Amino acid sequence: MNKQSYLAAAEQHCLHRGCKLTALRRHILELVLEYDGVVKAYQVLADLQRERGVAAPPTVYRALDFLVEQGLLHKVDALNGFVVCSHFECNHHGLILVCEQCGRVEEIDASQFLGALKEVTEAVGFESREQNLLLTGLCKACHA
Amino acid sequence: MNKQSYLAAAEQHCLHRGCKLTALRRHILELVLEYDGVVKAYQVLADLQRERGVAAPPTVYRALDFLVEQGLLHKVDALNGFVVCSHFECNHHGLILVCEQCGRVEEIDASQFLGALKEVTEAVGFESREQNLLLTGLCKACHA
DNA sequence: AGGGAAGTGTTATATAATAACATAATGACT
DNA sequence: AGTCATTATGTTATTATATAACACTTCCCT
Repeated sequence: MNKQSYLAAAEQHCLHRGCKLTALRRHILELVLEYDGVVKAYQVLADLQRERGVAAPPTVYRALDFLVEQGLLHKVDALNGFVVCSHFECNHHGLILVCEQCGRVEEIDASQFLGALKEVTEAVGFESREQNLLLTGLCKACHA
Repeated sequence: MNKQSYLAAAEQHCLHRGCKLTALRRHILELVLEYDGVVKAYQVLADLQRERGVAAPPTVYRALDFLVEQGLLHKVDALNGFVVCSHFECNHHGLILVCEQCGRVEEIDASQFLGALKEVTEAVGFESREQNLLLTGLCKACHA
């Protein structure tokens, strides 16, 4: 999926969810898309400043938070960063793989093992709501 | 396991691994043990300052990092905090459950589903090294 | 005792995130 | 079109989190 169709799909996705991908939000999503893997909020902020002159942290954080809320981005807490979600359509439950060497980020669908996970958590009476699953290691290219 | 025997075991654990649980590190571990769930570095710092007069962030962070490295604590990135690992002996692979309501943290052994997880990651050629698995939701008591 | 390694102290600063309030744009309704 | 509530954005300041860099000490080995 190229960037233009991704953005169009993202826009539709927001509409379906009853909110809007405004110009600013779209712009910030585009800035994130420029990167391959994880992006930091302040990188995006710097990019935005380069393009618009001024911009303050809340501008960026608000947009990023919105995009996360809509499932268009994932927050990668372990790295204080954000990454594009490539399959926001499906009610995805992703597992994020971060390569320590090249920094690349891969998001894989984890539905296979989420069943097993649910069993384990339910066994202790825990009702899961949000997930934050991340692995670091070496990607295919880097450990080959 | 009470605190005294935990500390003794922790000390042994470090020795076996060829390093030392110094007075400072032990002290900071004790401070973390005072809390039920997740503790922030600056909380520990404040506690330390209350007891010793002065203390600076690096003092705390270095000790916390050491304790994480030895497996005595886990870093909970999603909350910028640290939590005691209750089973540092076994080569544990934990899954951390954080209750949104009461703030309690539970660490469960996830070896059951790590097999499934390994299958999934290996399928894409990723060689995992470190894990960062966290779920938020409601604990048994809070959703009952 | 000498000397390297590990640990700790100290100061300053970098990085990440949010609070609080002001202003502007949007859209629903009359 | 006009008014009004809602949502979005701008702006300033501050809080929270974490690390760099260098000095000093302690420990242990020979």
